[in-house]
Amino acid sequence: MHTLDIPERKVTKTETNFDLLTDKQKDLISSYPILGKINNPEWIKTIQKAKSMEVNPNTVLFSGAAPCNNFMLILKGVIRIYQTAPDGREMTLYRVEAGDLCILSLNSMLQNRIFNAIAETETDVSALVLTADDFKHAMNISETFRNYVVTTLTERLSETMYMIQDTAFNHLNMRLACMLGSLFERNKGPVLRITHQDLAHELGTTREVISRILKQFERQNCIKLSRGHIELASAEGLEWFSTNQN
Amino acid sequence: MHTLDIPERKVTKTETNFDLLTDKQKDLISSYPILGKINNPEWIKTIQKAKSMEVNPNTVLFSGAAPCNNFMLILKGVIRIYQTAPDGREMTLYRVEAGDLCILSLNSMLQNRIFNAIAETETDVSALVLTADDFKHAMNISETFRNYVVTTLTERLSETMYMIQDTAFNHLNMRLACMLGSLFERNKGPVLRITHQDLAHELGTTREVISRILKQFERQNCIKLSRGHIELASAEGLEWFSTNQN
DNA sequence: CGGGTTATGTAACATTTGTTACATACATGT
DNA sequence: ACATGTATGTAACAAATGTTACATAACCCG
Repeated sequence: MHTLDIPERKVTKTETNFDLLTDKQKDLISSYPILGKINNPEWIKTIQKAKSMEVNPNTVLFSGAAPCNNFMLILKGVIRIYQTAPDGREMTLYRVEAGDLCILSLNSMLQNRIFNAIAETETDVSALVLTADDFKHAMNISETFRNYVVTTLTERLSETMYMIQDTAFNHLNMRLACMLGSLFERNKGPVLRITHQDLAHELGTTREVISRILKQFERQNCIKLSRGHIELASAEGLEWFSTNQN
Repeated sequence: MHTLDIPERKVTKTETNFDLLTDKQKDLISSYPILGKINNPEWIKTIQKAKSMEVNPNTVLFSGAAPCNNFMLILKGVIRIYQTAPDGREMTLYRVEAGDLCILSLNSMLQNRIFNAIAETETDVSALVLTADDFKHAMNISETFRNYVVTTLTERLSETMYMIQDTAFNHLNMRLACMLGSLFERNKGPVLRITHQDLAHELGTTREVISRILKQFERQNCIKLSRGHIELASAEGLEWFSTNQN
């Protein structure tokens, strides 16, 4: 199959000569194993042109109001993408971390269409920023990059559709149990550091509702509640709530 | 900018010699103005290899159970993509029509991951079917095709995210009013042919709930109800319901 | 015309979620 | 210890949505 990416296939990761690489390239390799392997000189030139960006936590990168005409490759940190309601409720759509592409920006880049969501850093974030033209150029010259973009888009789409099903068909106690389940899984240790309000903002509901359901879980000895913390008491019990509708 | 698609840029639509084109190419041109213009010989060869497919209405093209390893270019007809709940409720995610790509199949093609939704024809559908390899080949050789795929994915993603906001934050009467609004807009004439059950399946709720809200709209003289039909009585009234959370 | 099928109407009720309005508890800095 | 801010607890209520259980009406076909 004909492609312009042929060179990169001849090089395996172990053959890469790190001494010849710039810092940007090294950062890319450590955060994006797949993209880091691209050896195409045009691609490397594009990466060299990219601007490095460092952002503090709790900074709004873009929202519906201010469209974004750059493409970001996240090297470090976490960005939360969420929507808001007039009454103050919020709902997390997804997070972008190192190794993820910020595909939201594709909207404004490709069609100058604003997208009604907010992207806000949760931690210190460092990223490489490509201009719209450089992004398009990269798409043309590297099959690997193309695949990465399309795969990321496709994954995000299927996660988002799953989310619709979840919000439309599942009750909050089930959704909350699932969320706690995956938070505990990722968490080292059985004690989670999160507030009820934070959970409410994840699921698009209010603090009082979350408190009520958490109390229900505690009465069933699934968890133990304390200020700012939730401790797992019975993974099986929580599992039951996340599979059974009540 | 370097690309393998250079030839197509030299040809405008009016220069196309229709006599030299095969039926498949003509179908493509009429359904996909953008893709139809691609003049790249490799692309044309790929289209020639594609199988034509004709499907009857109400046929399930694929579901979570049976992944799909082909890529479809829809030439005619409408496909509805929806999700189901154990209790029999359904919810339409979106529709694919002539000129749209069936990006759902990308999931199974690119990552062999099943996606929990059902694609069902609503009308007679004709489509061109590419194998996974031919799809990948087409992505490599045509910038136009690539852009079309990425743009379609991006659009779908932003529509889907809007849908999450809608289901999570808006009440059913508002959502139904909006849905009726856009149905009336697309409809020729003020009389819509649709059942309450159909509307319930669009929005992910039950027939009784839809009937109740429609009756409310009728009492406000926004619409007139009769078996199988809904007549628009006051677009302004309906507009009011679709903007105010009442 | 009659009988079966499909669509709608509707009331009463159950459940889930959201809202209001506080009370209480914990944490932090001085 | 005290003041202040933040987090949680909770009850009572309101609203939205889902469920049950029929009744009635329109349509279709033989």
